[in-house]
Amino acid sequence: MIDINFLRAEPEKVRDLLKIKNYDLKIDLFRDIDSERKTLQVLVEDLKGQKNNLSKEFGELKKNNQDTSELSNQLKEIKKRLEEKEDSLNTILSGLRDFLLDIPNIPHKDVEPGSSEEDNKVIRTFGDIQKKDSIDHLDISSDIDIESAVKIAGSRFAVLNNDIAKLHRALISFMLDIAEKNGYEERYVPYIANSKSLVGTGQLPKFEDDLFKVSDDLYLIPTAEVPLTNLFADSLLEKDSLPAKVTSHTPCFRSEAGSYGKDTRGLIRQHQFEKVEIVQVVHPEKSDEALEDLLSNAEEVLQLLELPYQVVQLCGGDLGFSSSKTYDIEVWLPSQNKYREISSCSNFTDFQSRRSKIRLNDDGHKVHPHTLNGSALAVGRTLIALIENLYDEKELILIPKPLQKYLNKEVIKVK
RNA sequence: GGAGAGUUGGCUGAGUGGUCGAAAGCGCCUCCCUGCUAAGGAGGUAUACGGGUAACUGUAUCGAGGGUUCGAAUCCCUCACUCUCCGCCA
Repeated sequence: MIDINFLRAEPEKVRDLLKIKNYDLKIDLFRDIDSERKTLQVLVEDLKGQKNNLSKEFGELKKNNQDTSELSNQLKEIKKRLEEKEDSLNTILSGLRDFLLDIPNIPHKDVEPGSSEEDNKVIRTFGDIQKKDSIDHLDISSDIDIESAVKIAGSRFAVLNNDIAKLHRALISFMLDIAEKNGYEERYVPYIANSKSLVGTGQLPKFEDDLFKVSDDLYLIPTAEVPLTNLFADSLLEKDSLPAKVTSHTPCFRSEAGSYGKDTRGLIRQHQFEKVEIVQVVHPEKSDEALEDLLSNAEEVLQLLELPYQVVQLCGGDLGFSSSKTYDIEVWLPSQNKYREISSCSNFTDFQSRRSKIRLNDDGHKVHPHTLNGSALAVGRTLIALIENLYDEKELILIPKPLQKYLNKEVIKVK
């Protein structure tokens, strides 16, 4: 949620800043709602004040055994008006809330305009692209079993067998250990979250269609960002507890509504996938450097695995709803002959902390700290990248040295 | 699933219909005293949202939501959560 006071003070500025994100802020609508809110709020609070005062008088009269009938009538009158006006106020307030919850985060000053992925800027690359046009992971290993998954749950799921399942599991431990080495505390968290948490991190109310709903108010998490960030919800953090750095491995569940026909083959886009997420909560002045730090933590995983990748900075049009600045890490996939997203590292500034009521005691001033997160990394896509990049074209996948001890193997035989 | 107890400010914890935004303690801040990493004394110290240039001031908040009442932290109902016991269970 953006700061309503900023919006009140400089609506044109906010509107212009959001244009870069292709969001059309309705300033006039906001002004109308907010001024009606103000009128009604002043009126309602005044009526309540009158009611409180008269009730006190009423008590006095009662105590002295005096006649209360006149006061009683006045009170009835006020209560009637109050009820009406309060209803109107509540309607306005919930409208205002909906309006505010719909507004995306303001992009960072570094963010450049652009309408889509095409306009993202490559920041750096790592490693050499060794192979092109090779066969894809499904053709390399028959231990990725899509058909069985279809039988169990339908499309966009997978069953992994034997060494591929173990490699998948090894990657998770490997990534968690790197995160721990980099100062993130490990957490085991719920894989289901309530709507309040999802509103806090920004998935709701706008993107309900992307989620799997399991009951009235509960959803499968689309990312560990939700539980990890909400660990801090409704709390007042002390300055010396920052930066707070946490990590978790979780499955992630995404309905992938609207992506029909996209990435239908293989593990690239699944309803369920594993991810190791890293989250930081930092002092507002430290989030720029924290994002670079977090990004480097994610890159480290790919470097150790010797997988070629590039880092891109997202342009305004490609930036997520809650993010002010995002770097994507894209790993090279030989079968697709291109780089594909394997991590997304974002600075959410105070957007999430305002929604989740995360506060920081900054020398007596209560401020909203900044939250950041990134994948380090998406496990399924890392698995694909490993298989495709490290397949020796014979029947072996060559396991990178740092990963070997997690697997107790130097190579995996395939087919 | 059954029975009971609870949920109060940054923390601990009192408060069973108005004088309660709420005792007391802890913590924190300011000052005083003390020449020494201590002790003591005085005062201050919730949050959110409004109105006002400001001093200041209004409203709301005692788990959440409803109800009773002129008036609710306090009474009633529903729900959530915590704890204890029983049952069940990985």
